[in-house]
Amino acid sequence: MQLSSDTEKMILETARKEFETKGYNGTRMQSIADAAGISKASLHYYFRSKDNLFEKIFNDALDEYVPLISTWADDQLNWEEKIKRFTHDLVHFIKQGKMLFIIREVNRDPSILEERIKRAKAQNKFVTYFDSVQAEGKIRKIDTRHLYVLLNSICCFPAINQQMLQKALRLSPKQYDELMQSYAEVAADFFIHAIKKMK
Amino acid sequence: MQLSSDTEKMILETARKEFETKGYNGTRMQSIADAAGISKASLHYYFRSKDNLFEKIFNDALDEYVPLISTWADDQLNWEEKIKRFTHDLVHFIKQGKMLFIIREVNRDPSILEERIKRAKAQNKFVTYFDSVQAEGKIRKIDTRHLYVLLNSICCFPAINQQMLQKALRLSPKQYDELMQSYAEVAADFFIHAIKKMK
DNA sequence: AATTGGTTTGACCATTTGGTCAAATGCAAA
DNA sequence: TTTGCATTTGACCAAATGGTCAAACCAATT
Repeated sequence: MQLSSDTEKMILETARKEFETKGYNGTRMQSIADAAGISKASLHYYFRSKDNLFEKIFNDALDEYVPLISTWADDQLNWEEKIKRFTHDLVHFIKQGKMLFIIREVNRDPSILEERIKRAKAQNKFVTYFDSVQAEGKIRKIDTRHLYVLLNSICCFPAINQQMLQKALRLSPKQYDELMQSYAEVAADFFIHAIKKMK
Repeated sequence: MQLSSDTEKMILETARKEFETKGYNGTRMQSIADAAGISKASLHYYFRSKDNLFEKIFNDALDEYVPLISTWADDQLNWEEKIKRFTHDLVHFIKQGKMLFIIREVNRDPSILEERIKRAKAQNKFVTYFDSVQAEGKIRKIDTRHLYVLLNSICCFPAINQQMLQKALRLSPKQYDELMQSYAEVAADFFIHAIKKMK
């Protein structure tokens, strides 16, 4: 098996930007070729079809995302520290615009997740872990599935909805970015404060 | 000025569903016409162009959304009750899939918000209101702009990212829906708990 | 019945778009 | 230099798509 050539990598990188910003339906093979400085025929030489090219890019995005949200039991941090790490990592990942890309395309065609689902473990690791934290009486009573939703929400939404939040807060893109500098930390504290048992 | 005819309303309703589920780029004038049971030519008779039709539908969506998030000072509820009302209303609105629609299209073409921005008030009402709540010492110290982002996140994200959250939690669509029945209330409590000053 | 004006549509058009292919190009091995 | 193989591309194609238009349709008025 041959390693993917430089040209191939360059095309993937170019196409990724196009797909992430314009979505599958808004992206043209011609504009990918133009951006990559090659002919459309060459583009088809490396990746037979638009679907084929898109699939590779979408799967790469998932490969980055999934490990990020699946890691909960494999270190020695306490639950607060785990939350802080998770929040930090996810907020950073989301910043690149990959999350809106994933959500948009999954909604366009939910079947693109099917293959992944088969491979997935039977249990959600966050839920498993926080059920045990809850059993130890360290956090207050709350459905841990709700918790999972809440945690993902506060991490992902600010970047996904940047355009509107920014405008609602009357901030320039730069100002919004500055506000977001401290967001990951604030969000983690917010989350911990919301569920921690007070003495 | 004539009131819009029944046909016109019916087309708008049909087109709304198409645009909301498939997005601007994924929607075909022909499929709107088919779904409405009329010819493509008739569709163009009522709405000159795809852009024209889309603009009306997008603005209707914003007209529903904006008042929802702008109401903070005009009643006698205390801040916890206001949060509960807001969370309930927004979660319900989002459920219809309108929010992903808005986000998707704003990201496709940020300029579609420009007209609205000019009309907008200089101050964000949530921030103004919660700054005063904070000044009264009722909530703990936190940047109220972060609070605004956090509150919108927990209200909007669960419906926007339903597909993935549902799969991550290993739930069927029906089960996810059941989980979401109680979500608005849980989210409001979560939010209040996170910022309320403890005695 | 004839006229009028809004409504509806089949047929058609120009452009866009994903995809193909034979020919050309470059390049390393023989 | 020649052979062979991967790479690159201009030209081309078929289907899809937004949009147009003259003709047909239909209900109300004269």
